[in-house]
Amino acid sequence: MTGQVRTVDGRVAGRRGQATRQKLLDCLSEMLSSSPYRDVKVIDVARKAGTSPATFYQYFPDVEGAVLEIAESMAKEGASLTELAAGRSWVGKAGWQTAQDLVEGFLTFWRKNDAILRVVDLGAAEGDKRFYKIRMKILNSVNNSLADAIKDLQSKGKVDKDVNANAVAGSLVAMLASVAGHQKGFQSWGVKQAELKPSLALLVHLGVTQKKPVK
Amino acid sequence: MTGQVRTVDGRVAGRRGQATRQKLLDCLSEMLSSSPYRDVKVIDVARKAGTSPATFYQYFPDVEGAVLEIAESMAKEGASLTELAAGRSWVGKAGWQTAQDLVEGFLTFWRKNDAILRVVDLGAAEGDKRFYKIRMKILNSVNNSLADAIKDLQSKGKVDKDVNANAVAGSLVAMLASVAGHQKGFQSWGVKQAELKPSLALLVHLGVTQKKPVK
DNA sequence: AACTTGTCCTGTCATGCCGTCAGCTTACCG
DNA sequence: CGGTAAGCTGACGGCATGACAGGACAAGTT
Repeated sequence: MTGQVRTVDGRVAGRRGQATRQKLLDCLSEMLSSSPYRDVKVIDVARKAGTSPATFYQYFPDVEGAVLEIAESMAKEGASLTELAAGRSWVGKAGWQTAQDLVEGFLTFWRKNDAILRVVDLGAAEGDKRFYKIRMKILNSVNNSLADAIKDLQSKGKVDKDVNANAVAGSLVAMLASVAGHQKGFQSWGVKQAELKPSLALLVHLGVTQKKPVK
Repeated sequence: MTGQVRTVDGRVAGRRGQATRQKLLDCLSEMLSSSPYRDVKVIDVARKAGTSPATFYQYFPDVEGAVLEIAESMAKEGASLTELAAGRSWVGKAGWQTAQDLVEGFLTFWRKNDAILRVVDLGAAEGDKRFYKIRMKILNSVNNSLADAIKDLQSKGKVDKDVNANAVAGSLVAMLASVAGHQKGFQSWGVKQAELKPSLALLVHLGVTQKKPVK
């Protein structure tokens, strides 16, 4: 179902074209890591890719369009985040391990894609539905798993019925995403990387189970 | 200590000049709410303010410079957020009230300044120390108060000693900021505004006290 | 009222990026 | 080898940027 890759004017991209296209995406991705989103210019991306601006516009309507492309492929990769929370136990020592693994996996993923995720975050916050949808796609996998875990605990009477599973799960995921995006920021609060993870895991565990973890 | 307002070329701004300057800031602020940061152009701001681009450049080095100005004044206003958490009780019903008030105040402040806060967030995430500093200034007030509360509970033996107060407080504040910035986003998860606040309050309470709130 | 002084604003200009098109080159295929 | 479609770029009008010099203006002075 992955329709053929097409240029802006409707031609089908061949082997060479796809390579160029990919190169442009790679270079854009790199630029996003090294300079502010606002200052990323088409001409710079093209130069870096050893081609001309006109070529860029053959494959993408504008910078935003290309960014969406990158984000989309990242979102696919991010689907694997589901495994971090789906079908795991939240009881006893296993529960603490689940929380830790979730935090670890989440932070790793976020750090690996931080440049593009920043832009996605901004686009979503600005109300752009396309970015918004991508952000959802990534967070949804984790969010749904967490919400399911909470609902499960509720049905067993271990968590209060009046807790809104979706809202709590969503807030926890937002916390993970935000902290991941400002990891450097915590250093100025005198909080080191290594201390951050257990704290996040603690909060996740508390949020899901309403109990202190058994370590 | 608030040195005189100066133009880029060093002149002191008089009454009229300050008015123009302020008008430019207001218009920029408005533009940030209605269009993506990346697309805000000096010429549009100037037109909206009924003046010329050249005038803009007399008061600000560039768009970013003006944004910093706006952010700075917002940060001052944000200092009042301290009151939301400082010197409050975290025990019993009062504790639940504290958590609720904190969430309410935080979300209100964020919503009122969402446009500029988005940009500050982006700047900070991109590693710009100036934005970073402003973000800190706003969050610090809340963060320190929460951290103090946790430390206080620790000294009374109500919270485990191995909890890193700063890290937990920072994570909670990051959660609040993130959720506030993506309030609309939660609607797609089928979570309504009204349900969000109690969930956040619950998480804050759990994080600070490690106990379920007494309602 | 004319003059002076310092603030304030804008017209204008060189520069550089944007986004598009026509047209050239390259690859593939019968 | 000729046809066809893909791939790329030079060039161009349009617009934003950022700098400057000089004109407009307000307020005080003589």
